[in-house]
Amino acid sequence: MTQESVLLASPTPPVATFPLVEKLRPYLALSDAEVEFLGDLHGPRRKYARHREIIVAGRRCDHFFILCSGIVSRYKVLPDGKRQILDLGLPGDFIGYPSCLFDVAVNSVSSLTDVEISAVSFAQLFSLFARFPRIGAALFCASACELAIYNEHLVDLGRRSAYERLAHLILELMVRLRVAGLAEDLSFTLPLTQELIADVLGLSGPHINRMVRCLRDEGLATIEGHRVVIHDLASLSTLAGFDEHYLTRRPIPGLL
Amino acid sequence: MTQESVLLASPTPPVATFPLVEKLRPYLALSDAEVEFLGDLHGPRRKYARHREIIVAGRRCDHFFILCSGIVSRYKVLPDGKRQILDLGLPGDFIGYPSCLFDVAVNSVSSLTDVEISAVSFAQLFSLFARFPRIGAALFCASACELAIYNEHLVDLGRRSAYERLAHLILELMVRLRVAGLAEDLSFTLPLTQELIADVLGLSGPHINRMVRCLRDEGLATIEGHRVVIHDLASLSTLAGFDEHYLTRRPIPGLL
DNA sequence: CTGGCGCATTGATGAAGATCAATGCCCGGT
DNA sequence: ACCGGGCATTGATCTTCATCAATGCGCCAG
Repeated sequence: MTQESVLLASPTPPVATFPLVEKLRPYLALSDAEVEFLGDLHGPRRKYARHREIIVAGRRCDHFFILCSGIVSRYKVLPDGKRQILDLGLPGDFIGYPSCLFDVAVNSVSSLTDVEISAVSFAQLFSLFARFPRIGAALFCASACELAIYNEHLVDLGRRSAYERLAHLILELMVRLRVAGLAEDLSFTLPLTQELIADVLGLSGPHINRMVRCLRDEGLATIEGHRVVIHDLASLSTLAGFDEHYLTRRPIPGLL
Repeated sequence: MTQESVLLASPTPPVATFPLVEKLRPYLALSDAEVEFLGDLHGPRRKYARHREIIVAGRRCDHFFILCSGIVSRYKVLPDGKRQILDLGLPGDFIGYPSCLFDVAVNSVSSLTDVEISAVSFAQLFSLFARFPRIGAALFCASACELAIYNEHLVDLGRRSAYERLAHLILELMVRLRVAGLAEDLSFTLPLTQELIADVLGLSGPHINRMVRCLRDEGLATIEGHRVVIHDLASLSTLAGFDEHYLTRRPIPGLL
């Protein structure tokens, strides 16, 4: 393949530069052509400093983006100013999905850290389904995973106590950050203030503070500054009712 | 096409019998071949009476299903018995998504009414992406819509009061049932007890009862038995902060 | 060195909603 | 007509968490 030799000839960027490749790999064995295509899909990169609005709910969003580095939050703000964070986006996650498929963005996205994102044009995105159907199928699976995460968040907000919610959040982020290569074994950096954690969990800032203290007093975990350390994984998991299986991707049968 | 003539020769079932066709139509103009394929996709139908478990969280789920008629609830039950309903499935919606893509179902699904579902084998589902890439793209968009609905549910549970939640639920269901042809202008049948509404909204049964009374006293809407009637759409929408645009599908650019 | 700002921390109070328990109603079965 | 079960309804009490307000700490900019 001539293309392949070109890739080999040029100073190949580290794989982690195309996090979407890593994201889809668990679903199917990617051919060289597919890997190359996914690399090309990562269009020109834009950088945003932390705390910038990347997508604004209610405004047109005509691009689909891939988050290449950094962390973002997807959220909605109600007329009375209350905010609900829906999810955190990690490298490899999509930005502008689902918003770009509506007339107008259905939620907002902001950078929590400095971030790099790659734009994907609609033309590229939809040509993908015709040219690389296996990748199309993998995207379908990837959005299924996203759905599973949202499901769990609904259980958090609807039926878990504040204490359980916090424990669950810590564990979910531990696993997801680990997959993204952003967490050590039992600790990670979480670019959220207590106020923002409250907005993830549907609670108030001061109450988060009390729950954080409680976790520390019980010896389960500590959150100091933006550093989270898990001290007693087993107890924390029991408390949260955490079962990480909703976060584990598996190969698509018949697509290897 | 021989297939087409066969279809024409046999007593063609009414279009509504293949609700997936109707579900995807807003996204793209379907060719005859695509419509035919989608019809074939609806495999053998199974019927379930009301209040049957169709998928059980934690058990293997090796099929993807299309809900042809009736209404189902997707939910999770916590170890302590608390239940959170994640969403209601209406005709045309998927069942077993995302569960069938994991080792083991990530949530349960039960019938709320008598239902009919069509099984889709993995082979069919994934061959779809290669054979009908436009349909693959449409599925991708359909799951985006699902995601948008879940987003709104998260806002409900996280940041809206009980009263607002109930109002929002009524309005969302009104729009979605209308799309499915299951609602009149300002009223519909809702196969949920107050207890189940509570499980949708993350509240307790008795509290739902109070909120229902409140809606009636304020002249906004009544829920009697399984009949919901909206009396003051404008006030109800204002109260709920309802903006139906997250429920409206639009054609995929470049896929017509 | 020194404000000042953002954030964590803490306490006091209040409101929203859970829980528990009782009662009543409707409807289907016998 | 008579039960019985499921559900709606209601009230009393209690918990959880929000809200409000104050204080403190650490860090960055001048």
